[in-house]
Amino acid sequence: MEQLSPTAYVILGFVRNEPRSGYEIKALVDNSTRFFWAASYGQIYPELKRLSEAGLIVGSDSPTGGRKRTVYEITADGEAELRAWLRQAPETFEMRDEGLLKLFFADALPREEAVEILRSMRAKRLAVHQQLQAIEELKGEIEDPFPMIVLQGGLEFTRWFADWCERMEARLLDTAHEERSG
Amino acid sequence: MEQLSPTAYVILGFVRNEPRSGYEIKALVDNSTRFFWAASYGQIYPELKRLSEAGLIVGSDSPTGGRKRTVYEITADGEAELRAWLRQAPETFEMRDEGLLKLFFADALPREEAVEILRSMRAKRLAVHQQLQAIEELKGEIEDPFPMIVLQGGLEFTRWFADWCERMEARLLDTAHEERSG
DNA sequence: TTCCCGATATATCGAACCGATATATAAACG
DNA sequence: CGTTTATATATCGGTTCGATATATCGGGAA
Repeated sequence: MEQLSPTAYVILGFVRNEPRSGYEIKALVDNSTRFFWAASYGQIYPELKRLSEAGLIVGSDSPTGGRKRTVYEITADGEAELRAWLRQAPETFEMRDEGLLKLFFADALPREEAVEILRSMRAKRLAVHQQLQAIEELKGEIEDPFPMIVLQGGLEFTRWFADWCERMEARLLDTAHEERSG
Repeated sequence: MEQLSPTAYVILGFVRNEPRSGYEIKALVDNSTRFFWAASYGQIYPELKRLSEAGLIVGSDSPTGGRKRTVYEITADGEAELRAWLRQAPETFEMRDEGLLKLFFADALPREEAVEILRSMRAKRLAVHQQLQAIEELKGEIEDPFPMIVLQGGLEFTRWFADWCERMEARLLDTAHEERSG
């Protein structure tokens, strides 16, 4: 079997403990891994088919009323595949931050407007911080500690990033002041 | 005109001060914005054509010896477009971290192996930290302070992330120890 | 009780994007 | 002189994103 995409493992991970529909998986992703690994319907549904054909998950009909619904659960092969993946060193790390990109080219703006970029970035990071806090409060005591560790990492990261924006903002205002008075 | 992609603005930003070829732009990206905004040839060359057709940049032949070469520079319209973009609040922020994803599902592994994920992550962040340090040392005194601010942000981020991995590693080892002795 | 809205569920499509690769010529180097 | 490395442009398959289409269900308002 050609190797699976990381998104395939997201699915394997979420169907590991109880059967889930594609829709449920999407909702779970949006409430947890979205901040460091997103997935769209356009990935999830075809991936469910592929994993099913490969025998790593099995689907069963589980309609609600008259509406079709297929839930999937993991197989022994799927569990083995998931664990094998977890044991390999992580590869992909990507970031796309339009804010940093604008800051990079901010010399094209007058200083006062360049500072605005940092203010926007900071506001955005704080907003995400609050979203994560809201998620944190929802979760009670769970035996699996890892989702919470990752969530708290997200909280610390957004906090750090917001602080950095604040510090850089102050620094820019300082040098702008020096330039005017020097 | 339909709105441009952020990658289009990367190009506008890099041809702003002096004429650049597609190849040069790619090299510049790889040495600077790659960490928060990457771009491939498959984006750059078609984008150069589009921007040229839109009148935001102009190309001129600038062969080296017998080899064809087209360098592009920004037009007044292009400058205006770039500045207008810089004034809008940044939108895109994305992260894909396979390490965090594995950590999220690490409950499927025995604790000692889960710790390995954090060790890999930390090693990777430190390696990137060193890459950024190497870039930092290359740059002398330049009048435009923004690329250096962003670079130092990258240094601080990789440092923070590596430290976080180290702390979480210690925490996991602690609780694993407690479980064994409790 | 009927109607509408939001949630559930699945599927698809275009655009963007990545990474690899093909094809040249130029310069560098032993 | 031949080989490698850098410059330069172009393309192609596969992945992913975001938006949207379709349809049914449940709940609340008129």
